[in-house]
This record gives sequence, C-alpha cells and structure tokens, in this order.
Amino acid sequence: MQLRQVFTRESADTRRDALIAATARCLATRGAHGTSVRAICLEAGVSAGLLRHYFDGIDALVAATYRATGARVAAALHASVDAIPADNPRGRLLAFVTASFRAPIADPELLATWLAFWSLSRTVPAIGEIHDEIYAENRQDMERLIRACPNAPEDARLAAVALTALVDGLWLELSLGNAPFSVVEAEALAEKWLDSFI
Amino acid sequence: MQLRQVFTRESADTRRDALIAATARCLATRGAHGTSVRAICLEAGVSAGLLRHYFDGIDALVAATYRATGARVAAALHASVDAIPADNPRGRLLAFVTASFRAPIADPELLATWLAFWSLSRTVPAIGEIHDEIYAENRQDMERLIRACPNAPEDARLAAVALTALVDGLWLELSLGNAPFSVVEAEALAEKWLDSFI
DNA sequence: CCCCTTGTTATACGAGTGTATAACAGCGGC
DNA sequence: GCCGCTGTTATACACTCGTATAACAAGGGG
Repeated sequence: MQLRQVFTRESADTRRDALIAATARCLATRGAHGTSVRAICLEAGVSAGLLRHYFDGIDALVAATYRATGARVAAALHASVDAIPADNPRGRLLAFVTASFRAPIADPELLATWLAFWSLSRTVPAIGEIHDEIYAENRQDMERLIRACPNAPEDARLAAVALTALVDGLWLELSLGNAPFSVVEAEALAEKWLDSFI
Repeated sequence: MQLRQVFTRESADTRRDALIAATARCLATRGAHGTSVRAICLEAGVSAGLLRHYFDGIDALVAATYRATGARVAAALHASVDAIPADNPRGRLLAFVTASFRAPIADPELLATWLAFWSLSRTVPAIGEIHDEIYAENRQDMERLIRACPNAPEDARLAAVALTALVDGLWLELSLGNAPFSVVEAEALAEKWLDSFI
C-alpha cells in the first residue's frame, strides 16, 4: 500500500525552468548517456510523467535547455563587456574574449553540457538549428565589438572568426581538464591574437 | 524453425579490426546515442554476442576505437609533414597545422566520432586516459616541429598550445558545418598565427 | 575422413528506455 | 466548506539496452 507522494502545484514557468535546470545538471553530472527522463525528473523532484506534460518529449526539453544555457553564457559575456566603460572599445573586446577562461564559462560542467549538445546537434535537427542561432549571435556580438575599435580591420567577420576559434580551442582544453597551460597564459595568448587584428 | 546463419571463421586481429571499424562508422552515422552493441555488430555483420568474445564490453571497444582513430589522425598529420622536405622546417610546421582543414581530418564523420569520445571521456575513465595520451603526443609532435624552426620561440610549449587551440577551434567549426569561413581562410589565419611565433 | 577445438550464433534475462493512461489530490472559485 | 478543474503521480506497456549462456558448426589436425 504505497502512499501517494505529497506535492505542490507550481506555475508553468516555474516547472519549465526547474526541468530545464535539472536537465543541465543531469547533462553535466551524468553526461548525455545518463540523462534520461527519469533521471531528469528525479533531479527536478517531480514524477517522470510530468516531463511530457510540459514538453513534447525529452528531445524538446534538451533543446530548451540548450537555448537557456546559450542565453546564460551570452549574458555572462555581456556582463563582462559592460564592466568596461564604452570609451575603451579594445578593453571591451578583450573582456568579451577573456571571459571564456573564467567562471562561469570555463566551468567543466558547462563543457559537459555543451558536448552533449554538440553530439545531439548532428542527430536531432531542432538542436542543430539552435546551435546555428547561438553561434551566429555570438559572432555578431564579437563583430560589433571589433568594429567599435578605432583600428578595426576591414574584414571584421574574419577577425571574429579568428578570435572565436582561438578562444573556443583554449576554452575546450581548459574545460576538458589537464590542460598544459594556465588561465593567465590563455588570456595572454588571446590578447596577443587580438592585437594582431586591431 | 529459424535456419542458423552461415558464417566464416576469421583471425582475431581481423575480427577486432572489423569491430573497431564498425564502431567508428556507428559513432559517425548514428552518434554516441545510437551506438549500441547490436548496432555495432549489425554494422560489422556479426552476431551481437561476438563483441564480448573479443572485448571486455562496449566501453572497451569504444576505447580501442578511440585509440585507433587517434592513430589514424596522427598518421595523416605525419604524412602531410613528410611531404615537405626536411630543409623547410617552417613548411613542415605549416603542413602539420593546415592538414586539419583538409580530408581526411576535416571529415564531419570524424568530428562525430571525436565528439562521442569527448562525451565519454568524462564518464569512462579509460577513455579519459586515452584522450590525455593522444593529446600529449599531438602536442609533442607540434613542439618538435616548432623547435626545428630557425627562429623558434624560447617557449615552444606555449606556441604549441596557441597553434593547437586555433587549429582545434577552426577545425571544430568547419566540421560542425555551416562555418562562416572557407578552408582557404582557415589556412591563412593559421599561417598568420604561426608566423607570429617563428 | 572424421573428430575436436573453439569461433560464432541464437536465445534468454533483468534492467532501463520513452511514452501513454487513468487515478489521485492540491487549491482556487463559489 | 465543498466542488471541480487540472497539475501531478503512479502504473503499465512495448521496446532497447548490455550481458550471460548453451547450442551449433566451421575448419584444421590426426
């Protein structure tokens, strides 16, 4: 005679956010392999059936989590940029570039989440589209910051490509762990690369 | 009354290699999510039980596939380097760096395989160790090529870190598809970054 | 040529997967 | 205070997962 679990009713947004947060924690902790409907709902403290009540399925929930995580990263980058006054465009660009090497972006858990997204983006078309959106927006932000510099290169797009690639590569190794370099070295390399464009 | 399937006996090495190749194809085609014991053995044309006869389990097989794939990439890189005569050390380094943007390394299937490995390296310790081995060897190769240059920087390690990061970032976006830049642009960026060190 | 080793297959098993469905209960409206 | 809506839970189902095991047959040694 199993007693039915007590529960409280929450608003749709609250539950959706809780499920998204639980999905991110699951991806980070257990990897994509261990992120199942039951694992997510256990992490969120709700029963397994509730997932389908708020999302079309686990793929849709993971896609929503991807979008939310991307927005969180973008917000952290923008916060770093906005900490530098507008009359220092190079400083703002440098802040945008080097923020990837510090918390909360250099988080190993964030890498685990991102890896799961990359893996799924080749299989699940909806996640692939979100990936393209996120990266396009990130690159536009970077281009804007480059163009704001007095010595901006004629091809801001290519400079953004170059900076993004170096930052991604350094971020990847830092987050994977056992990187043979320090955060300070990564920042110095990024600054050197930056100064070769502006 | 199911007739038992005809089969031919193969040497241990042949079967092992076939299973490794099938695993790589599975990871590339179906992603880590769809790479199961049955999928691998179907791809290899053997029954599901045979996997455990040659490997301790699916994790061990994936680890072996990781090692084999890493060796294949390293061989491709070395072939690119060896196509340049020894009296042109900068050319050899450049060949090592830019080979990542061409086949067979810029292959989208290779990315899918690599992503699966990265995802698993956080969960399966054995795969994490292989990852460290592969990356350490790759970096040593790069450092060797840097030190062979006449104007080699004092800190070849940091230069190798820098070049590896840029190449990885560019390779990642090229392989993910929809990259907003061309292979030629990637090569030019890598060469520019290279010339800022030697 | 036949036997024996053993590589290979077929089948079974328990656990876990995503999803569907009906019963339940929290809580606002009356 | 009670009703009814619906958010939530519990359970069931069909499927796939990795693995274990026994039956089978391929092919070399005698």
